[in-house]
Amino acid sequence: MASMDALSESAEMMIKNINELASNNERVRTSDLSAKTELKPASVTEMIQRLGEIGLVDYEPYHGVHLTKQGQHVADVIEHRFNILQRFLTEILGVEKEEAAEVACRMEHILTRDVETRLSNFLGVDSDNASEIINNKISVDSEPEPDFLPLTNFREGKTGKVRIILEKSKLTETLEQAGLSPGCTIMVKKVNDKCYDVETENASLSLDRDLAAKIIVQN
Amino acid sequence: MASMDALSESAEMMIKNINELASNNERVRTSDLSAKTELKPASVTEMIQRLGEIGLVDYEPYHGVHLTKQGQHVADVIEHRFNILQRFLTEILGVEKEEAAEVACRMEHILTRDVETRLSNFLGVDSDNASEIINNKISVDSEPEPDFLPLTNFREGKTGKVRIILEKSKLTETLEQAGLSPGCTIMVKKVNDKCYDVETENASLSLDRDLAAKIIVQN
DNA sequence: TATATAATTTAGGCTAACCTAAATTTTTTT
DNA sequence: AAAAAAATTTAGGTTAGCCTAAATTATATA
Repeated sequence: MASMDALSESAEMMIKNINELASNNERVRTSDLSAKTELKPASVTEMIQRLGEIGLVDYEPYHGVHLTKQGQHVADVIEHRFNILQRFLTEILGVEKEEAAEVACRMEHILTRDVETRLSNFLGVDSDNASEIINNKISVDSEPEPDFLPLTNFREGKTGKVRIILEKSKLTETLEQAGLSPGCTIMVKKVNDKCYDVETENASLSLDRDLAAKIIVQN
Repeated sequence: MASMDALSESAEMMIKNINELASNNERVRTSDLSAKTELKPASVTEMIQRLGEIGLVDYEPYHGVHLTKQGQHVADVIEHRFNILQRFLTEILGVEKEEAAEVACRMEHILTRDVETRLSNFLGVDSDNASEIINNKISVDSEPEPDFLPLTNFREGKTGKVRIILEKSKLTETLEQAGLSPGCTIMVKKVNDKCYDVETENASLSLDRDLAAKIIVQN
């Protein structure tokens, strides 16, 4: 592998296409790439040779390519960027799907890591998990998506993050002064009939059921 | 004027820079463009000659360029696209201004008309007026344009109207049940480090910062 | 107004990313 | 397994967009 320069749009597109054509573990053939990219075979060869030189694909003359670990990573990043851009364009702006795809396909090469992360958050995708989800469906039976529930739904021992306190009142103000406020982490220590004993970073308190119902926690 | 092909990114950047350097009606000199674009003078000459051939600038050897009507129109479109992109990146996503500018500067050449319009609407800019506003500062002392900002941008005491709640999830459902939903009027009562106390027509609640960032309010 | 200096353009080169045509290798068919 | 067909690569060409160095034109100065 050679330079660590940023990849050109063309190079990134080639990697993306290799990834999309790679079923099983079979090598992707020049002719398939040529058809998909609408480049002439000779141009495909030229590009995959270059990608081979910098270690992003494993290229064997006359026998196609397949992505290296490094190349796969690039492909995953691009795919994720494409997905969030397309989602933003269609779901938020209401752009027609076809056009959204075209625009996203151009913009995916421009996004920075930071913008990518922020856009992911904006759309409600957890960016850190996203690549795993994309990659290999690891998450099929991994833990269920986070829930937002009143504290009353939590069992003893459960930990979560306070996100909303409903019905602002003197009582809840007191709560906040006591160290239980939105943003803080909370742990349910003990539950009995009417009373929730909880612990936060800097407080340990006991709430009555009605009050607990007003505290929305994310697990 | 010759071809009606789409302009390259480089060509559009040159037009943009000519526009930005054009004060009064004076012609823009090669050396100024060279300094601003960080291209060598010879490269600037080459590009402005090409732009001259297709009628976007009026080029006189040794005496600089100035935008034709056609060229001015291109510049206006690009400027508008840059502005809305930068606003989206900074105001909605919270990207740092410098980085937002860089990304916007690359993306401005990719936006389609449709995406541009929709993004304008999303940001609450009337796209049709936009060019006028840009062109000649008509709006210098007209009423302040309404903004769409995350709740986190609001100071204490500020009132606005909830327009979007990002990241549809259990959490936002809960919020809506609690009386904070798109369309309702919201008032920021108190802000501290991590916590936003707000009041709507029929609710009073306290949100954590991450959540507040997802509530887009128009003032 | 000569002349030195600065600005600009021209001339000629380079690279990435495409192309076509010819050569080579692999695969298929008989 | 030999020949034909298909796929792939190599060789060599083109263009946009950059570059440097040399030539030209404009401007400032003595």
